[in-house]
Parts: sequence; C-alpha cells; structure tokens
Amino acid sequence: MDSTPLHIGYACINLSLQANKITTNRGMVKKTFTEKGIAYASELALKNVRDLLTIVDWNLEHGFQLFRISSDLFPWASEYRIATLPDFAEIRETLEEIGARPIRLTMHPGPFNHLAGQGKVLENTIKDLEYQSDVFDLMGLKPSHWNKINIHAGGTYGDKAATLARFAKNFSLLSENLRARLTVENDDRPSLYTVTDLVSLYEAIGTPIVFDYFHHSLNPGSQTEEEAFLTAYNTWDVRPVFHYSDSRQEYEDPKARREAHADWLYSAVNTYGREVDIVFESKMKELSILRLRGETIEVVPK
DNA sequence: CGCGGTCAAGCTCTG
DNA sequence: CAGAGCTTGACCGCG
Repeated sequence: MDSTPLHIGYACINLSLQANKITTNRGMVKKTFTEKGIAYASELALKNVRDLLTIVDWNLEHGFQLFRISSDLFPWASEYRIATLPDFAEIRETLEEIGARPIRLTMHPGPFNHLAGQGKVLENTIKDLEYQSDVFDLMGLKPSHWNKINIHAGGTYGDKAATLARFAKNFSLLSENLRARLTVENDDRPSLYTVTDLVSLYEAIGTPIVFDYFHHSLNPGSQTEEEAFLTAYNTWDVRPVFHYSDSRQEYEDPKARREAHADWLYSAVNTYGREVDIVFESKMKELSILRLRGETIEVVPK
C-alpha cells in the first residue's frame, strides 16, 4: 500500500480553530430570520466567509490542500440572492480571495436535496444546488468536477431505476455550471444506491461517482472494494475525490449503529495504485489526520 | 455566561 | 408511528 493520496482533507469543521470561535456554520432559527431578515443573514454570512478564509489558510499551513466547505455558509440562502446582501461587496471580495488559494474546495449539500423528487421537493433541491454553485462562481472557480458539488441520489421511491431516470431528466433543468460540478456518491444502506447502481446515471448524464469506502463496506452490492473503486475511478474526468472513514462500531463502540463514523482513523487507505484525493470523514476532523501523521496540536481557546 | 430544549427542508430505518 | 440520523451541531431563551 505505497500509494499515498495526493491531496487529503476533511469536512466542514476545523476543531483547532473552532476552539477560538472560528467557524463557518453560523446560522439562525426561522423565528430569528423572520425577525431580523437578510441584514442579519448578511452579517452572519460575512463572518462565515471570513472565517473560511482563515480555515483555508490554516489548512495550507498544515499541509491540507483539499477541504470540503460547509453548505451552510449563507443562512437561509434559499430566501434571497447572495448579490442582494448588504455586505455583498466584502463577501465577494473574500470569496475571490478564497478561490485564488492553492487548495481544492468541494461541497456536499444536505440530505434534503432530491434531484429525483417532484414538485416542491425538486424546486427546493434546484434552488439549494444552484446557490452552492453560485458560491463557487463567486470564488472565480472554473466549473468542473475539480470543485465537486456532491450529493446522494436520494430516496428510491420504491423503484431505483425509475428514480435514477427521473434524476437524469431533472439534471437537464440545472445550470451549465452546476451540471459541470455535480457528482453522486454511493449510499451506506442496501436499500439505496451502490456504485454499480450509479453507473447508469453516469452513462446517461456523465456525473462522476464519488466512491465512499465505508459506505461500500456496508452496501457493497456485487462488487469487491477494488472493483467498486475502479468502477467509480473510471467515471472521472479529473483526479477523483473519494471519501474515507472508519467504523465506530468496529473500532470505538460495539453498540454504535453500523453506519456511524468513528471519531478517529485506524486503517490505511488502499488507492489501488491510482491517484485520488481523499476527504476523511472522521468526527475528530483535522485532529485525526494530524494524529495519523504523528503530530499533535493543542485545542484550547486562546 | 453556561445550560438545555429546540430547530427549514425529505427520505429511510429503528425502537 | 414518532423520532433519529443524515453532511456538519448550533441557536437562543432562560436562569
């Protein structure tokens, strides 16, 4: 196992900086949004975006050239256009600065996105995904799978094939830039989508498959890890980003649900001699990777 | 200022 | 049949 991922990263939260209140997840409940409106949303978004720049720079200083950014940078983003925010000028400036950094940024919008959905569900999905793509546009990033916007296929509605066909049909409703960025990931439960299930989607609309090692182990379908890895690998037109985490049940708590991710990382990643970037989805975030490297870092507020 | 109840969205599974 | 969990806990009112 001599092949090291070229870029490694983690998802959304930097625990070292969060200890000093540097975070990109500021939001508000519905009541507050109703009371304070987009002025407050703008204020929170600007703070989130500024802290994202700090996190990106921390990452570069610590050898992380890949980072999944939060999909909650802009609270209640579905209710306004980013360009209408009072702090838009500063927000855009900061996003441009982030986009110019030598780091690969990705997104993983939430589980409410169902591109195969209908009516309101589909409407909300398109709105959310387009907003995420707008953020990458504002960063000045050329649309490609290098900066993936990754989602799951969603529910099955009792019929996987028909649902994937609807997903493919609705894909044509998306903007060109979003279509160029969208990827899909294999699911962790046997009722949902395996890598081979997603191949038909790739054949129909060219969306690369994000291989999640842990999900595959829980829902392998008919493929071995190597087969699924290579199947997914071959759907990419740039270096793939794959996801890795260890099982909480296996390594930390026998009573944990089988889908639960471990806090830390335990086993080595086999990339089968291929060049891939890896997002580690361990609960202890960057700390679990630093620990693997034999580095430690104090997480205490300054 | 720290604590705990509460929180947009959709689907699936668990208890 | 209500609630947890998902990708990632965080907000906010109360004492």
